[in-house]
Amino acid sequence: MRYEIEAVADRLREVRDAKQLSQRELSRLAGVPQAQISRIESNSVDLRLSSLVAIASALDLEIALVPRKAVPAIKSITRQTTDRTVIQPPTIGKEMQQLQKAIRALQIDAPTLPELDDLRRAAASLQRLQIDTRFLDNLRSVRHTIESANITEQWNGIFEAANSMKALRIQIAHFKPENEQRSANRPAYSLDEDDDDA
Amino acid sequence: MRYEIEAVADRLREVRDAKQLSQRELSRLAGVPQAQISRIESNSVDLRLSSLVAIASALDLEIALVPRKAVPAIKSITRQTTDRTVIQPPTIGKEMQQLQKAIRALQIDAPTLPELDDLRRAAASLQRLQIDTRFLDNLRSVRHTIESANITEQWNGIFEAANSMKALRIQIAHFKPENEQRSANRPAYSLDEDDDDA
DNA sequence: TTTTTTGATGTGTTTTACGATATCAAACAT
DNA sequence: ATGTTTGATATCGTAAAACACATCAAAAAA
Repeated sequence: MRYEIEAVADRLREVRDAKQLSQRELSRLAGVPQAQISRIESNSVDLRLSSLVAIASALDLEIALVPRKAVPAIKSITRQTTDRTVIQPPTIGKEMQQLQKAIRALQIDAPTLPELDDLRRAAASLQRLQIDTRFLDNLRSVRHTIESANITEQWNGIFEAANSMKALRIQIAHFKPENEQRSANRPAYSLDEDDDDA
Repeated sequence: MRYEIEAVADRLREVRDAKQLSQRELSRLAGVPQAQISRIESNSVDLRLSSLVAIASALDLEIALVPRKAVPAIKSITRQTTDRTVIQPPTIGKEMQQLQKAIRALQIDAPTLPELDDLRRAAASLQRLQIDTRFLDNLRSVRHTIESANITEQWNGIFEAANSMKALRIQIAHFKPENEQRSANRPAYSLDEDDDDA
């Protein structure tokens, strides 16, 4: 298969990963079976345009046919437009992922809840901060609040959760700005992928 | 079918038109049957990605999956990057089309001919000028020179043709710059599409 | 550890794109 | 007027995508 096709497949997975969606979640959003998404991402099918559009739309992407010589400029714009996520320590990263997932679940079960937007905003603003591992339990606690509120349908729990998150944001922001770092690619903590077995 | 798919189909036709390629010519370039191209452009099939890539490549386009919010910026870049063609009076426009076609034919029959690039450049530079109808015969003559050179395989005719075009360019450029007009959308002459039957 | 989630892969069936080929009317060129 | 080109269609056969399932091992969460 042509490299351009592979590039499309790679890009779809890249964006899905960036949005931290599982294939099953994307499947629901796009109306395409999970098995099919897997096959598409692993580039083992010559997918139809309708499938591509469905998945791309679900990922908030549009298909653009652009002149070859405009490609570099367009890549640049795309990069600028894409929100870069702060890279968190692994445990924090995973917990944030869970948090997002809890919020998405909430969106499905109670889409009209007025606090939902508030909650999403609070979470998004957290994402942009470098979060120390010592806040892990706070994050967990917030998530549990959301989850049980969702189960028991006691929506005032959501209100609490949003407030906790805002408070937490202030705490985190005020904590140790000595540990300076930009939104860069290189994390401040040491990645655990140091295969130093010597 | 979804509007995004229609948009792709429309864009393919738009670019093909802009490049003044017939479906059959594009067919040869892309390795896709003309019938299929027709079906695709009229949006009566849900084409596969491989087909899209083949056709897009032949049109010198790439497929980009871009964030929705970047779309306006990307459209703008695409527009800037796309060469705008001067709109000629109908007769001139058609003759220039024929000329391009003759050159393309030449490219197929004698791809290694050294003057070919020269010829193409000369034609391209003509395209950017506003050409008065009085030069119609000159253009025709140049084209005939090329065509018969191609048939008789007397390639020195191509050399002549290229020189004639360069001379013609100077003539045209020096002629009546009073008839001022930018590369705009609105032509200086009156379009023949005035359905005044009264 | 136990349970859940995730991505990959398999199967059988239906639908559809695709290619090859041919035809045709309308536009166009000579 | 005559010949050529163009885009749209039609038919037929084949290959392949899409879908609805169903697993399953590995990773992750509890």
